[in-house]
Amino acid sequence: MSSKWDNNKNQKRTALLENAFDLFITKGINKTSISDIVEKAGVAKGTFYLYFKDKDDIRNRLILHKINHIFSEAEKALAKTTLTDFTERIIFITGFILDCLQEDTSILALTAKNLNWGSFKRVVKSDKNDELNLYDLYVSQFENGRQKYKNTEILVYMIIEFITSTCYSSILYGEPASLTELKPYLYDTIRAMMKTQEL
Amino acid sequence: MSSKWDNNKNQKRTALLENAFDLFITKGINKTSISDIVEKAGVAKGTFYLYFKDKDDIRNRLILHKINHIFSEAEKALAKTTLTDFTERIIFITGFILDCLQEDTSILALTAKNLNWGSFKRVVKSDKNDELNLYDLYVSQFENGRQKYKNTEILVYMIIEFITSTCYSSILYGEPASLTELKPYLYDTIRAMMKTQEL
Amino acid sequence: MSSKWDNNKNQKRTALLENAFDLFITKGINKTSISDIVEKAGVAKGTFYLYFKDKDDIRNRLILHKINHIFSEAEKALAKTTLTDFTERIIFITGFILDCLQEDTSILALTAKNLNWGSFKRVVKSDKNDELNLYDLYVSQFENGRQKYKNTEILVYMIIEFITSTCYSSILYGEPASLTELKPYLYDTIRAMMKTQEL
Amino acid sequence: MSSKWDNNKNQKRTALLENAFDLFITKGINKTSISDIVEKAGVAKGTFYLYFKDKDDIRNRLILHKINHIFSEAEKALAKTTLTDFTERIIFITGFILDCLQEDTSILALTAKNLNWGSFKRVVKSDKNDELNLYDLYVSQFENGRQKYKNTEILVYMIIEFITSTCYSSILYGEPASLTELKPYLYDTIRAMMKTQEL
DNA sequence: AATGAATGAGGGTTCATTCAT
DNA sequence: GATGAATGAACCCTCATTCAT
Repeated sequence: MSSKWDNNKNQKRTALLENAFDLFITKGINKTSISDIVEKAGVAKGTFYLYFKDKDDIRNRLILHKINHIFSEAEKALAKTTLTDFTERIIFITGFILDCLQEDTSILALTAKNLNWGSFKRVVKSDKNDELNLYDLYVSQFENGRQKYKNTEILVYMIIEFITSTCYSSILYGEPASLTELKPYLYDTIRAMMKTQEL
Repeated sequence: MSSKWDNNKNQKRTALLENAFDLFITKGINKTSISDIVEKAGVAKGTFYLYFKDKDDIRNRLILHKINHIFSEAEKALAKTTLTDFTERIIFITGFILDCLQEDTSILALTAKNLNWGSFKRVVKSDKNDELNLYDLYVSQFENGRQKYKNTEILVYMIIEFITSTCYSSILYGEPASLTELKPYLYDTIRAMMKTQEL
Repeated sequence: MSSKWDNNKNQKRTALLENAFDLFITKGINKTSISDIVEKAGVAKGTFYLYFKDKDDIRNRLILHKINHIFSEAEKALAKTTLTDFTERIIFITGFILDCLQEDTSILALTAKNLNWGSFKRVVKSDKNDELNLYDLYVSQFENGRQKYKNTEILVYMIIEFITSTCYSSILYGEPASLTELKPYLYDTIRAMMKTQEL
Repeated sequence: MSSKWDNNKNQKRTALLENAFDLFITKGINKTSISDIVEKAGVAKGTFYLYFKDKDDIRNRLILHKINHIFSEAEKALAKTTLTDFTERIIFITGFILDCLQEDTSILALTAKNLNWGSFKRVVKSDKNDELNLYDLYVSQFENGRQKYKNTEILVYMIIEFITSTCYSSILYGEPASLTELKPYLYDTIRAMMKTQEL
């Protein structure tokens, strides 16, 4: 799945991560036991504890990994466009992420409502920097743009929280509307948010 | 916290609800066992099952109760104002709710990220109409206003999700800013959202 | 169902017995709780203990009642025949009982393997003679016949055990043969048993 | 009680089996809890579930083991005799088994009334072939004899049911007669059964 | 006689964690 | 590093029984 995961030295770790992911999204996190994970991964019980502290630990690693993956893909996709208007670049990223989540809802199910500010701040902190902090890249990109805003961090925060919290119920349950129906409203709101905060 | 709960007939039920609430916000829901609850409430284990089906059941009753309480208080407070502009009435309700949550953060801790669309829809449905469905009142109020909007349900949905998700981290962790700092941005965003959807 | 059961004074007792019976044969004895019984019977929990000591008590009453009922019916049927040969009278009773069990397998399910010597001796002893001891009638009839046998009690014992134990699996599971297939063998065996013990 | 059980690899399993057996015949199966078993066996509760699915599982293993043991011993003893008459060989086996049960009544108490057709069929089937299916040997021996019978399976079935059901009350309670008194009658009946079915 | 809320010991079962190999 | 048998505390839940009304 990525550089650090699948090298030969960490076959067991990778097996544990991948099978834990499958089980988490299939049975739910609470119903998945460490026994389940090691059995599916084909390793011994004790081996789990060589790589992870406990179930929360492996869960956090998975969430972080998935989030970073999506952001990374979003950036790559953005680079291939010719968009110059900053607001439209943000809209593009938003749309890209929404489509990712729509396509692979397992990520939403895993992160529940945690695909938000808390995830970035807390997970990133606890990590031993074996993963890039793409969120910082995102913020910095924001600040590098020509247009300046009253408070960049709060603006980014509000956009992320707004998008992730509204898309959760829409994608998973189609409530109160499908993502397709919802999107125009989301984009309009983001534009309005940014416009309001322009300096 | 009062009328419905503490009549004499339901002393045990009340004791269970109150002590479950304390434990949920102190230790977290997952870490709280039914044994913990009955011990703290000073009743026998079997008694729990006379009043609640399982832990989820008591949790849902608590969340519902808290949500309805806040909405109810917000309406009462609104009635005492002289606000006529519809947007400002919504802002008032929002502010009132935010202040409630700020004052009693236990509610946020209890509902975690569940104080949102799903809660209203699901919790309200599962209840035996012993509580008013205040959410419907809220929507209907919206629709009774003079100003019309493109899609009222989506607008309400976006506002609620936006407010509850942004205030969570702010109130509980002061991240990325305190509620006081954040409020003006939130209000501006709500005004912009509503303006954008005016017909 | 019978004289002592359904008089007005014992409505509750009757309700408990009948509903316990239904539950025992539906869910099995072990899986039936006293709560189940009182709920189905529409009486309060404490009422159960006014009439029965515990679950074993009500179970024994039921078995006794059912056994006596069958024997009683068998005797009545025999009286209507013109059979004079003693062995054939015994065969007739046997056949009648087998047909009863075949028709209402619930009795077999209730008594499990207990429809045998043990039932008669033990249940009868514990009972407060509110039921006729039809088994004694059966033995006495045997002894009143013209033909004498080496040891009447042992002969009756062997016949009863033989019949009840062989029919159990046959009727309930059709193993190793259906009752229809099995009957001729059973009758031949009974005749042989009796012949062997003639004085 | 030996070969298969007590090798070093299965010390815990053996301890569980032996102590479960003791408790089953002392307190009865229903009154014996898994807690009782593990406590007496001196192992942790979870260990039980490493070796057995539940209480029924360990019970079935015990019954199977005991039944096979007795049949196996009976065959060995028969091989040492010079009996050639087939009926007398069957009588010998019967007598041997009765003496075993008389000597070790615990087996009867354990199997209750289940030492019968159902046991053979069901227990044997559920087992992972780590035990010989001695019942089949018994039937085949029957069929390999020179004398032919109308229906071998029914004949074997009737003999087994007859013997096990009659000896139960006799051995455990001496009712209606001691085994010594009863035996001649049983043997006569078996001889009569077989004679009746000869072709 | 009848009730049913309350009890609390005890049931079966799970599972994170350890540690000798 | 890797194992997996063993642990035992903790879990949820049941239910026979009591007793104040």
